[in-house]
Amino acid sequence: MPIALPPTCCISVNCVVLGFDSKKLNVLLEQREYLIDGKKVVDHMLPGGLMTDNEDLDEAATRLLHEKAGMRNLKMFQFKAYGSRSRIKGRNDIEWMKQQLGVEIVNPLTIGYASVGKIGRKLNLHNAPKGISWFPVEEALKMPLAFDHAILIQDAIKMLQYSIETDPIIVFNLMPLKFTALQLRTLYECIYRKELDVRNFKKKMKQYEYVVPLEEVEQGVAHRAARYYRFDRVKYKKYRRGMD
Amino acid sequence: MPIALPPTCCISVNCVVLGFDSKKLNVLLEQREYLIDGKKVVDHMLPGGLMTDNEDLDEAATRLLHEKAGMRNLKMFQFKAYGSRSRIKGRNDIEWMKQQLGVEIVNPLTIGYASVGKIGRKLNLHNAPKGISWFPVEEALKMPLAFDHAILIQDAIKMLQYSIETDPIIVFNLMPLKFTALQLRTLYECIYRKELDVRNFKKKMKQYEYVVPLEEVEQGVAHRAARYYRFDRVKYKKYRRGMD
DNA sequence: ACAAAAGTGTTTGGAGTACACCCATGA
DNA sequence: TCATGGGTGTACTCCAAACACTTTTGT
Repeated sequence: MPIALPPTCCISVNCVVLGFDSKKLNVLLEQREYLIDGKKVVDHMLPGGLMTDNEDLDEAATRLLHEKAGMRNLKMFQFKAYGSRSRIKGRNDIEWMKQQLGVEIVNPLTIGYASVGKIGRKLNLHNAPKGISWFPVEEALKMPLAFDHAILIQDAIKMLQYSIETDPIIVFNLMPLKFTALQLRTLYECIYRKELDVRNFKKKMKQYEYVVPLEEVEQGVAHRAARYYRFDRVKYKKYRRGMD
Repeated sequence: MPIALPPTCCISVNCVVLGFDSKKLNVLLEQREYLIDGKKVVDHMLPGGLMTDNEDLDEAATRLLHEKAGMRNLKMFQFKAYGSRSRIKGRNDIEWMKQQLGVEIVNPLTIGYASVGKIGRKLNLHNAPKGISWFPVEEALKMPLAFDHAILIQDAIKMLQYSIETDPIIVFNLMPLKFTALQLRTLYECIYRKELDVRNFKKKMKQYEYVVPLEEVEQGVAHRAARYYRFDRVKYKKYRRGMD
């Protein structure tokens, strides 16, 4: 009988969960606490953990997101593998690994997974363990993060930009059921990190028949009320089929 | 002292080496031999192997390409991680793993790396072990390949298409020092897997100042001689800087 | 009245695409 | 003389980008 190799236990998965709150893009971070020379240090990391044996990569991502952030039923997609020793940024990461995992991992291989959604129903912190919270992406990138997690966040956003171009279904999940043109434009501005022209954006919206205008308008705003829109999944599918 | 985790020994790396021979795109495959019920079976796989402990992912890819195909100094880029149990395609893969590696790997995680170049100086089989050879991509995809290697090949080509759009430097490496418009067009047709209009392609070439026409023309061809062109790396860098 | 955001069209330039004929060369 | 590939220009369409004023509503 062949001898089984050690399990795939030194592969980790990290999740970049991007949540939109109708104003800006946020990323989910977990607080990390450890001791350096007896002094408590606190910083942040992406939720994630080690893969177990006999587990698909995709399954591991789903499981870890549930364990670490209390979230279920989120579609995640893999965007990149990271496997350079230079991922370890100084003593902080080394000490944390020793204290948290009880091990020294020489070469920390991680697979980056991303998920995006609107903060609210599915994407909330109700079941999240202590220490998990949202941070605006801009802020998060300036904070001291574990390992190369800042790079993971940037890569995940790049991937998001790319996948929106090939299939904008993702924005469905980032918008509430009804939304204004401003909200939708704000989302695109967050994702592309640049301002978009109001009129050109509206023109674009009109082209897409699956973005349907409603009669309903905003209530109680201190300016002219904006029209609401909704996504029509049936029309979207028809539209997509028409592309082949 | 913390206990070291088992080494990262169940992670494999597979290399999709794409070589252009001025006519078509080829992929490097390794012959795989094993026994099924005492009968010898031969099929093909992408060169690759297991990562060792204390090794960067990128290093592993470079090392494996050297060990398995005798090639050095090739730039490789990672394109995707594959980690589903369904990668294993029936008994063939299971038997091969047992006989070749002496182990049963429950969940074969592999990281796909790609490299592209022109077949010739750097990219040749002079130092390649027996069983390594080039196959036209079209043929390779129809052959029985190990695991999900056909998918890896397709993904690598997709990645190639994408990276050429963002940075066409790759085509520099696929062309000889001097080349005709036909050769360059043929390359693009291979990569995009469709025919391109001659005149429109020429028009495009003229736009790119870093593709410089030479006075020299082909010799001894049975038709009007084609002009040669070359890539100018300095102009290319200038051109790229102008894009920001 | 004023502050704040909504709503609305036109123009321009560049890029992609489709398309057909004559030219030079060696066999 | 013929077969082979080289070389060349125009017209149309589509898309992206730039750009300014009037309307509605609550305070």
